Amino acid sequence: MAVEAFAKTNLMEDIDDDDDMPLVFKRSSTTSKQNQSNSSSQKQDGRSGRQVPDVRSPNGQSSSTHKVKTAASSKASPAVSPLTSPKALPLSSRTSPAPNSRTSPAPNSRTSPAPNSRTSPAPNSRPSSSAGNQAKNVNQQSNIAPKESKQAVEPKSEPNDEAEDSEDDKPLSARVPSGLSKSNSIHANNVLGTSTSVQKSRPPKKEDSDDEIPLASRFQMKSSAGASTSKFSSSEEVKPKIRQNGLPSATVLSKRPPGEVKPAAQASVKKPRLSDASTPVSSKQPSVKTEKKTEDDDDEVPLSQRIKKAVASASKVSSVKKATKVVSSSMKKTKKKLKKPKYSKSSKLQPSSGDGQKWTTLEHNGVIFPPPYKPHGVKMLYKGKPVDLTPEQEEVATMYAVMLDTEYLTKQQFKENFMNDWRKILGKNHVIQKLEECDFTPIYEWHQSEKEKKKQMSSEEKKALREEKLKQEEKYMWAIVDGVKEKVGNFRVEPPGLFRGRGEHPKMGKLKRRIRPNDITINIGKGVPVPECPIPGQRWKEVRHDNTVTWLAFWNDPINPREFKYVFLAASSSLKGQSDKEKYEKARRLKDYIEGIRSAYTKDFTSKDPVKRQIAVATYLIDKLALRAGNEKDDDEADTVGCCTLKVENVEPVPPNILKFDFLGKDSIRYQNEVAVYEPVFKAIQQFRSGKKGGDDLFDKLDTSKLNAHLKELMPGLTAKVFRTYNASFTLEQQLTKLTQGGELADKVAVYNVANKEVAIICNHQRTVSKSHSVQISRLNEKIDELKAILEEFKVDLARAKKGKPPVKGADGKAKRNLTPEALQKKIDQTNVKIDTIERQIETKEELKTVALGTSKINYLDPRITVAWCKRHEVPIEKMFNKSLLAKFAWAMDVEPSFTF
DNA sequence: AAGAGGACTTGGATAGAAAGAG
DNA sequence: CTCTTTCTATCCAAGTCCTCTT
Repeated sequence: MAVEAFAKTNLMEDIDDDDDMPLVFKRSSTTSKQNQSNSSSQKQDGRSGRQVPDVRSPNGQSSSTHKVKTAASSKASPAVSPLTSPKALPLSSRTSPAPNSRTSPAPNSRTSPAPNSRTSPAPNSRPSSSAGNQAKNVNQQSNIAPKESKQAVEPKSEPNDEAEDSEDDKPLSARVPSGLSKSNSIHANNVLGTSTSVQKSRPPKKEDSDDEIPLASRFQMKSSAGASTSKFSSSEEVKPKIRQNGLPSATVLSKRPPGEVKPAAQASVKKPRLSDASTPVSSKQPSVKTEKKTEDDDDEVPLSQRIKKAVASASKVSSVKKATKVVSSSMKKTKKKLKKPKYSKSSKLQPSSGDGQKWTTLEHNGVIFPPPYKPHGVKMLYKGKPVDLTPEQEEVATMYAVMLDTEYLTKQQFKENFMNDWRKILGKNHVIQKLEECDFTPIYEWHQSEKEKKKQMSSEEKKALREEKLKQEEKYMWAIVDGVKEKVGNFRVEPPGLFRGRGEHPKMGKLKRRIRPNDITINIGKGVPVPECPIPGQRWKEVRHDNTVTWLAFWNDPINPREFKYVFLAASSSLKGQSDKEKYEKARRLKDYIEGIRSAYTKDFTSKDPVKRQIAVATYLIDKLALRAGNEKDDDEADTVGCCTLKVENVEPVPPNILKFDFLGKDSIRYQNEVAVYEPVFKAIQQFRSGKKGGDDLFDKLDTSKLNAHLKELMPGLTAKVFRTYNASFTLEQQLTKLTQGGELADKVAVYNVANKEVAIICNHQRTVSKSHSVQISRLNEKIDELKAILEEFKVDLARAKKGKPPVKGADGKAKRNLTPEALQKKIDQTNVKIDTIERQIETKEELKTVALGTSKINYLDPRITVAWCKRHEVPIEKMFNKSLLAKFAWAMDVEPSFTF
């Protein structure tokens, strides 16, 4: 009940408000947000994003489409609503966010845009991790902010009406978002009071300075502070974030947001594993795994066949490349490829059979090893003097020297780990004792010059080299699975090097030793020749014939001997395609359960059983925010979290009903977001936090296995990650439906990219701002300035021409041709168009500078949604999918244009 | 119930190739 | 055609989730 109440209320409110507001929060643009916020401060939250209107429509759709039914909706709606609305919003909001550029863009942003700030911050410029980190941090901030924005957006969740119907269908995230808006409304209702008080307990973060605070949050804060109800006021606040990088708060920057120090408590201690069984045990031959069912199969045709066809058609298409072709036509399974006629095609196995068997016959040639080390003889200096090193010692020194210009070398941990491992190779009594006395620059410079030489080679030489390499690798590139020739993914054994962990990885800098044949276990069909060991005198560690697994080979990771590095087939293989399809079918199936799941967890928000309450809230966060499950991690890994491992300090309740998230997720990518949630959720979070320290687990009675066990009771095969897939694909389809309006091909492509961007933001797929970003932006701004100058001159000439006067002289002092006023007007119009184009370019660039679109396209968006959309709107599929994506998604190419997720 | 072990998916960075802009 | 900018393909780290033991 309660739920419903809010939902509705929220929705309504949200909507209204929202509509007004722009989406405040988008992540990307913190700044942008500001803008928005200003204008319609209130709504900001989700609303803007939500574009309520749209949302609604969607809802409508959805509702119609699915089931949603009223009744259900009413009930479910509460939960639903939140979710649903959000999505819609997000997009819009986000877009808007781009704030800087867009909104007020031109002027300000342009000049020395914000971007710089970010970039600059990253002073270090380290390439790799550290640099990356910083950069990231920076980005993060920005990113974060954006995200926040998104979230904020979410609140819109309740789009109200729509919420009901469709919302169910919609991913939570979408819905929820409304939260903020909601929140506004909500707290208006009641939430406020209670919640606020609670919060205080939270600890730690140091947000004192606003800087640290994420933009999004700031907004919220403000809003809350000031007019509780709504909006944030100024955009300015947002900006602060940017500041970060640098200066002020170093802390801020760091990836790990929360306290740098990890409270002992938090450090979850994992148990040290005693022995590392370095050697895998083995043979499990027939352990059959039952699970796999072939669920899908929409098609009657065996996958393998289908795939082939698809591939064929796809490849063909691509080759053809004509834009003309509309996907649909091309897709039609035209002929098969001729390309390699080789395989025999037995196509026997279809999709995974129930018993866990993955293949019947398997042939391949093993793996290829990197060439042995070639000593270069360049001497590094120790205390200013050249040192003689053995080839082995030199090899390791070179690994380090090559990283001189990366951020890794600024990290103490990296240097220590490196020195410890290098010392083992140098020997105890080597002259080299201290890293600080080492000067690797001679080697670094040698390396740079080698790179330069390579770059200077003529294109013929390069081509010859490439072909030479290809020739050597050709035999390793393919495997024959059940008679079908399939590409192998990573047939090259990883070369030795220094471990580059992400974030603050405790093992960064350790030597990753060379892998030899006797480290490698080969998996191959019985009765076929075992690949010959490519290194004379050595042999494989083991040869297995396990058809219940898909790997062709593996070795133990030298950095963490308990883990393995596998050689699998490429993404284009039918084995991968099959499981990919199963993944999407499962996510699609979630649509039928989502409503029930949401109403169930909504009910449990207030359960007396603390375990149930935590499961309910965790599920809600995963559903609404697309968080990852959050498995436990060991101490020898970077300290990152997911939903189940969130710490108290990662989630800050801000009164009326806003939750501020700030944590490092996978790959130490920072997640910052502020989301309005239902009051029961807000209260539950406060309760989970009470009495704990910042580093304590927020969900102390939960872990991923308990959570997933619970989810499985709700739907067969359901796990936390399915929500991410569902959320992403659902959002894509919804956005495409909402935004597609015909127009030119380029417009449709742009719509798709906007939809894609929304998904990327929801999933928090970030990238570091490229080094050249600010340069690129300023170049574009210069262009605009030039065009504006020209424009002004035309205007002057036009005014003069109207009076019959000749044009003013050009900058070069030469007289210009006399033009008629009409001709001048035309020039003015053309120039304006050019300026607009560049301005739009800048906006897009700014918006996407921290957003990575690729990850969601590769892993989260059901390709059938894209293919069907392309067919419906006559967009060539090659516009959306590149060659490797076409190959990977061969299984999806023949869907009906009417396909819906 | 907790771990260990194992298999497979997801992710950001980057180097090199291709496509554009001037 | 040359210099950028954008796109791809790779690389390999870092998650998720399942199963089997203890």
